[in-house]
Amino acid sequence: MEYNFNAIEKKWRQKWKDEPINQPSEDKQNYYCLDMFPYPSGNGLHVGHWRGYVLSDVWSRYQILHGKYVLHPMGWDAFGLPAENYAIAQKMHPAIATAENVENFKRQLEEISAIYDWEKEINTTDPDFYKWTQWIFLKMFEAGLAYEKEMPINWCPSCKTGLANEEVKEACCDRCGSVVTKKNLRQWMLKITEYASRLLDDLEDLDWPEKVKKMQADWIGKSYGAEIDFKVDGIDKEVKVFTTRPDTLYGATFMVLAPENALVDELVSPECKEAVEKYVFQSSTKSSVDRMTDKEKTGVFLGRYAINPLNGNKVPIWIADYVLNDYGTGAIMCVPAHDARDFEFATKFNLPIVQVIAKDGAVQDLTEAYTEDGLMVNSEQFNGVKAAEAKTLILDYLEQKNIGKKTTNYTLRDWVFSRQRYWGEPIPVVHCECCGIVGVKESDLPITLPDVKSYEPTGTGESPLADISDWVNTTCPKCAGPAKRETNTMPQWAGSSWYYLRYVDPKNKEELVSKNKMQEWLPVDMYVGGIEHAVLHLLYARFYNKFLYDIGVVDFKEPFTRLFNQGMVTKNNIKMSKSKGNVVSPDGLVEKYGCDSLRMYELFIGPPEFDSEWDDNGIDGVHRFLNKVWRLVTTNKPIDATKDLERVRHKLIYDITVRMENFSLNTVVSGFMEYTNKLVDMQKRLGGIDKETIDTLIILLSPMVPHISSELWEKLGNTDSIFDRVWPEYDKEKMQDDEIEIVVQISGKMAGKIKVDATTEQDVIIQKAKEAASNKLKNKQIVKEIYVKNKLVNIVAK
RNA sequence: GCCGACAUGGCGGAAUGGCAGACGCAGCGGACUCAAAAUCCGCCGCCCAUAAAGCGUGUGGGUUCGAGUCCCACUGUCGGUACCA
Repeated sequence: MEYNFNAIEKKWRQKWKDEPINQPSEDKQNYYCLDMFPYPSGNGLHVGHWRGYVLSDVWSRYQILHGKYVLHPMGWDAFGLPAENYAIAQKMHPAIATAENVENFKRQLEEISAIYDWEKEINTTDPDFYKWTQWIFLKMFEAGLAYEKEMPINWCPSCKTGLANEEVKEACCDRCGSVVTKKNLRQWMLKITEYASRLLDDLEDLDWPEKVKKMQADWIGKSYGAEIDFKVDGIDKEVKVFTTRPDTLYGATFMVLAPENALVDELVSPECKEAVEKYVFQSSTKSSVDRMTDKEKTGVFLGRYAINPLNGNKVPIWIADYVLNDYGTGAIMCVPAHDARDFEFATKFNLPIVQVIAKDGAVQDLTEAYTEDGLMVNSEQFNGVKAAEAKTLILDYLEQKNIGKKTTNYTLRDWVFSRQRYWGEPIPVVHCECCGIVGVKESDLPITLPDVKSYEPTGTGESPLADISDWVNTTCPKCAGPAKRETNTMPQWAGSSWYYLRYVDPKNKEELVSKNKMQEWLPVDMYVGGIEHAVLHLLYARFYNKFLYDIGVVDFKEPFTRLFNQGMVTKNNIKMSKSKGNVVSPDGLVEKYGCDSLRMYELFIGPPEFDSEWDDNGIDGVHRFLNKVWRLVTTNKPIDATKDLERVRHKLIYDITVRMENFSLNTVVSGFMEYTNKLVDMQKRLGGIDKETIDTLIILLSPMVPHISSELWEKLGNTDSIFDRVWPEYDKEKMQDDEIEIVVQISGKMAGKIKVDATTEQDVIIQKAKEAASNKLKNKQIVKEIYVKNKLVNIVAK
């Protein structure tokens, strides 16, 4: 008989609505388990979304069984480019499209039966929410962390609009196919670089995957080096470079500036001007990724020379797009003998290569850059010194002569925080003719998005808000004179950088979050989300948190104590997305197999931290398994526990608990299958299973498959909720087998197995192993005997 | 390019340095059935008539009594690369 999952799941879902299983009480500790909230796209949820949400829900229920009161909220990251583009495509207002999508998402999310507390639902596009997004910006502005700057953006000359990198495909506009160029526009920036060292240092104590910490550390990219001034030959100019290798300064035989470097115009010689301008334009059409990945180095000579400050040599100045304007000073000194990229460039353009570090001080014919350690050569008074020492010596010398100074440099750049778009939080400042840029009054927040006839890009590069003169024209909060509102909006990141704080106090009108609630719940105990957010979102959220710490809003330095990144669900080995046409919807699967089966299958498809390939067929396996559990329990006639049954029970608890703690949920599922098979077998043999073992199995199953577990729990005559029980404990001693199996190896090769009593002494076991393998040991001399306790004997023989 | 990861049967995957392929899907054979579904039993890496033997965890080296696992060098795939989030 198949169990009736439809009726059971409907019944329990209703029951949990009436009487939530997750209730506060005085003796319970709070636990905050958070999902990265979704962007409610028009395509609805797919089985890839489910994976993360099931994972966090299983973890939340697991905490409930450990006596915790769990906060497990859900909300919507609904501002941003995709929502706006979807709305434009559907020819409807983004607010209406978003509301519809949210409704659909919510309906689909209910099918998961997660313990979401919908009372705490938030939406980044809700003025009551974005009031605080704007408030934070205002505080950053007051603190001098928000500033304006001209920055290049992708520009489609045909659509006359700025484009996101996402909208640029192979250097062409995704909408019309024209070649995309760069255009300088006034942008709002956030000084995240001011927090660089704290963002780096505080990584250390986080209980996060090491790979994510590493990625963030590399992204911040702290490096020690020097800024060195090169005088330009013949004119009164200097070029400042940043280098991590001041020790190689004698080998600097040319310089390269980024094509966007402001000095290019000042330095270029008249005869080279045309070629340089052409090159600058060409590189402006390339994306930064393309610039990095281009196989062949390109560049042009500026027609000007600089003076190497140590040896006085004239070195040519070039521009090339492998140098980035926003890292260091946007200019480098090139030492082809000791840097692979410089070597390639020098070889291609026939520039001199001078070795200044050599193994044992012996100059070689270089066929590639020499990046090993060695002794200094061709470096005047530093010759013969170890390169590592020369680094310090040369640095000191440069500082003494006032031509360079020690610097710490970060790869991290300030954050471009404005968008020339409609669907985002208005930036809460005004531009006043007398007072300049002035933040709006706190009491005027939120600055709401006005209704607008056309929310499509304007064609001027400005936000559509710029066209609404009623809204734009306002008065200055400082002098009450005429002023114009800022028409740029914030990026989607703005809301997602602090939303985790708001869930604990979502309806507070007075404060972003009350002190009480903050101390009760925060920081987040467990944060679950996709690995694709390893750097940007998680770094931005950490930055926001640190700022809010500095102004006293929160009293903790890091927002997410523990982090788990789940892998993607792929179909045909590519990420599920509507544009790829490989989306699998959970709706039909829930109907056919039930929520419990789908929940369990989502976990079974593979290790949660890695990508897994989706296969609809596989769900049959877990569905059969749940039927098997149903039969095992409903047909069971309890017997008294035997030693064997007790042993199986403790092993079961042990295996499931250890795997849960390691987040190895796919092997938790396979563990359940193995033990259930074993129990079915024992049930046949013994006539039944003892009550405690059956109870244990159901409690252990309940976080993953809450409906069927609750139903079986009730069928067994229990009147309390299974989630009021505690996670069972194991006793290692009671897991011990009487007889153990020992593997016998000859010189590391499998040669058989022996069974011995668990109490057998080592010598006896080795003796027995030799007897068992006597055939293979004939005519051989035993060199060594290795015994691994309770596991194997390896006899090394010649 | 840079940063991070991954690579094991037909497929998803399992394996604290110790029996490679647990568990499941698909497939094959059988039981039950008038039949089907459900269920149950058996087989299921390659080579091979069968067995034994041999081979086998992307490629090439190394460390070790013993390597899927550790080290070095490659190849391929995926994620991120700052305006998708």
